[in-house]
Parts: sequence; structure tokens; C-alpha cells
Amino acid sequence: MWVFTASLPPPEWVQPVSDLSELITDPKYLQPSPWVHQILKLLDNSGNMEHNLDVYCHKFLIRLPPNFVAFVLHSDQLRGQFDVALRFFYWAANSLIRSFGSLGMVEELLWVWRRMKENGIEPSLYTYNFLMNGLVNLMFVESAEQVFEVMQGGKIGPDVVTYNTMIKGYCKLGKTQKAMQKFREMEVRNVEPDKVSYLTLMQACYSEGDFDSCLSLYQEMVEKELEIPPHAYSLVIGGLCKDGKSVEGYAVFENMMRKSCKANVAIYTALIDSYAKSGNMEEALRIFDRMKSDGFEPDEVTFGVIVNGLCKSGRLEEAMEYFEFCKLNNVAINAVFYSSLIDGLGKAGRVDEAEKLFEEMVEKGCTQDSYCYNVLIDALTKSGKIDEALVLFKRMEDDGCDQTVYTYTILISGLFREHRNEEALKLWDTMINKGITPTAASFRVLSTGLCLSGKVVRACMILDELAPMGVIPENAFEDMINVLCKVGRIEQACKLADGIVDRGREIPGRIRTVLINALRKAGNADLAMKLMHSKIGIGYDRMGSIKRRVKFRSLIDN
DNA sequence: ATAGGGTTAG
Repeated sequence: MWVFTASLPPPEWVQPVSDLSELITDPKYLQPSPWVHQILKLLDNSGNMEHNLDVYCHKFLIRLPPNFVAFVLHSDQLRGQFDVALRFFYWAANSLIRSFGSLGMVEELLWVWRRMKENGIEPSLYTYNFLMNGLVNLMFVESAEQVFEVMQGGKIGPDVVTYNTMIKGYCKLGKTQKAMQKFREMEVRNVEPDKVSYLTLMQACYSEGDFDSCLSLYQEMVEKELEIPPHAYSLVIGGLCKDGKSVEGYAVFENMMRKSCKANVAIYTALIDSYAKSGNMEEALRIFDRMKSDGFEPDEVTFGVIVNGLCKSGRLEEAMEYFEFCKLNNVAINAVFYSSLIDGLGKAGRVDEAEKLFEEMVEKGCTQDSYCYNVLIDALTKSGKIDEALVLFKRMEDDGCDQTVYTYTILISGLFREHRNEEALKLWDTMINKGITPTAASFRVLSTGLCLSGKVVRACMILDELAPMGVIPENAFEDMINVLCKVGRIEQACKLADGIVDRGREIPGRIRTVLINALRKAGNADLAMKLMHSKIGIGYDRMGSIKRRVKFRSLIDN
């Protein structure tokens, strides 16, 4: 008797619930329902109380809110009946641990766990699993790992749910590799993975952009004839679509329909977008129609995809029509519509209209985000209005809109085009000083500008500064050699090639190939031929035994 | 138990 009195739940668990009817009608505790009465009734029926509670709760999928448990323990019905209260607490402990786990209330969770231990309540498989789930939800994955090990060493071994919870934990930490290991360990331990195991892993792979693994997990599910939940299809189709494999995505979609699995708006939208991006706008529109005839209502994302697709394929008038349709039909208009349309107009040279749309956003109370600024700035720089673009750049800052690496890239490119090289360089420095990480694209723009103004060395120096920042632009040298060859600065291209090889930055053979291809592409077939049939770049000079490569420079040394 | 679809630079 004293045991229970001593470990009564802390009073703060009991929110001011003055009478039972309030508890019953509180939406937090389900709809006004007979289950609370029923449970209280079961408490009187002390003979088979636990069993009856189990059956009742299981049958109606009832999860006891902690407040309710506390309430019952403090209730008049149990006053003086400590044995019943204690038995009820034993029985409810699992439920409590589960609730506190998913609510992220670690103190309370451990309180219950300790009371169980103190009172000699043996944890069941469910208790362990709920505890694991609580710990994982609270991101205490290492603690969950320890519980897992205790289980493996004890008489209650981990089951599918335990494994799934552990896998979920690793996935939450981004340790997909470890999650995969745990998953494979299941087979060894003769625990059959279920659809939750697969789905958890697929979700993690999808989020990492590893669509291939996502797909092979799906295929494994098919082979094992597991039931495939709709979300698995979403992930597989979404992944294929993002990979540009619209046809494959569509095939999986048809598979899904054949199995009469219910599709959803997101899947249709992903397919429409994928077809639009692969340049097949007609097919995209066909799926759009099919979606509607299948009884799905396109939303602002679907319309956004359609508008963007039409803009990208130069069908601006149709895009504007859809845009107007959305405005008239209460489809939420957002900045994505505007950025697509402004970009479309800008690329078509209709800058005035683009500017008008940009201003319209203010009227409509739509925030001008960095995408919208960027596309308009791009449109302005490309139509010779770089100073207007710079004004917008300033306005962005005043508006508190993030200037991104895209913004800088667009402007740097524009300034170089106008031969305002110093300003371009200054902008690059500003970007670095603001802590914005450059990308391969941004360096490409910078190095092209510098190479064309004869500052190849400067470009190489800046490239060297990028490595410590963890930025390694792909094909940086290749791009620069290409640019130089294209404008006929063969001598500088060769000097650059020698510099790269001398400093051991690249394998001589690769640079040789790059230079040959660059010369060919630039229409200088003769020099390309000459380089190909010589030992320049890889061979040794006429002294033979002296290990010195023949300089690329000698190519033009006639 | 939960998430899954769209916009910008070279």
C-alpha cells in the first residue's frame, strides 16, 4: 500500500480537471466518448481488470493520455483502493511511457520507468519498445542503443518493432549507413523486416537524394510480396521524377494504379513536373488532364508546375492564362508563380512586363523573395540594364531579402559582360566576406571573366583560395582552357596547361586530352592534330634521359 | 509514426 502512495504521480501532471465530464469532452482526450466511463467501470471489475483493459483498449485502439492516468489515480473511485490503483498503474505504465515518449517529456518518462523498476514491475516487450521509441523521438539514440543491447542480452529479445525503432533513430541522426546495417542484421537474427522497416529506410534514402537505393528497396518489397503502402510509391515515383526519369516514374505509377493503390496530388504533380522538365510539355498537360478526370483537384503547386513548364517552353501566353485562371478560382497565388513568369518574360526579352509583374506582387501582398529578385536582376543584366539591376540588388538588402550566391553570380556575369571587371571582382570579394559560399557555377563565371580580360593567374589564385573553404569546382581548369581556346588565346591556354601540370594539380595525360578537345571545339583542328601526334605534355624532351616533360608551350613555339 | 510535389546563376 505504501509503495503506491509514495510514488503518486507529481501533482503537476494533473491539470485542473475539476470533474470527469470535462475530461471526457476535452478534444485532447478524443471525442466525447464512452471509453472513459468504460475504463472506470473496468477498474471496479477487479477480477480480470488488466486483461479486460487490454482487450478493451486494443479493440478500440485507445491510448491513455498521461493526464487521464494521473486523473484516475487521484480520482475518488480509487481513493482507499490502493491495490486496484497500483494494478492500474502497472497496467498503464506502458501507455504512459508511450505517451511521454511521443510527447518528448523525458523527465516524466524516466519517472515512470524508475517507478516500475522500484516496484518490481518486469518490463514487457512493449514497455521496452515504447521506451526505445520515446528515447529515439527525444534524439537520445545512444541511450536507445544501450536499451537495445540490454534486450539482446536479456530474455526479451528485440522484435521487428525494436529494430524499426533503432533504424528510425539512426536515420534521424543521418546515419543511413548504420541504419542499413541494422536492417541487414535483422535477416541474420531471423527477424523479418516489415513494411515499416522498408519505408523508414526508403524515406532516409530519399531525403539524402539516394534514389537508387530507394528504388532497390522498393523492388525488394515487390519481390517479397510485401504490401506496398502509398507513401512508398510516392518516394519511388518522386525519386525517379527528380532524376529526370519521367517514363520510369510513369511506369511505376501505372503499376500502382493496377494494384488499385490510391494516388495523390503530389504524385501527379511530380510526374507533370518531370515531363515538363524533360521538354515534353504535351505529355505533362495530358497527365494534368488525367489527374482531373481521375478526380483529383490540382492545387497551387500543380498549377505552379504547369505555369513554370509553359514559361520554360516559351508558351508565355498560355502560362499567363493559367495564372489568371488561378487568380479567378481562388488558387493561392504565391511567389513561385511570379518567379516563373518574371523569368519567362525576361528570357523572352519582355523586361518591361517582367518589371510590372514584380511590382504587382507588392499590390497583391505577395512577398518578393530572392527567387523573384534574382530572375528580374538576371533579366535586367541581360538586356543591358545593369545599373537598374544594381539598384535592385541594393533594394534587396534594404528589404531584408537574402542576397544569395545566385544573385552574385548573375551580377558578376553581367558586369564582366559590360567589361566592368573591377566591379565584378569587388562583388566577388563582397560575397566571400559576407560568408556566402561560392559554387562551381559562380567560379565559372568569375574565371571566364578573368580569363577573357587576360588575368589567368588571378583566376588560378582565387581557385586556390576556394579549396580551404571546401569548395572544389568541377572542371575548373577544363572550363578555363576551353574559354581561352575559344577566343584564340592559345598561348595563354598552353601556359595555363603547363602551370597546372607543373604544380601537380592534374595528371598530364588528362590536361592533354582537355587541350586537344578544346582546340577541336574552337575549330583549330590543325593544332589539335599536331598536339595529338606529338609527345607534348606527356613525353620527354630530346635529351631523352632527362626527366622533363615537353611543355605545352612548345606547341606554338614554331 | 510520417511524409511525399513547384521557382533563380553557368
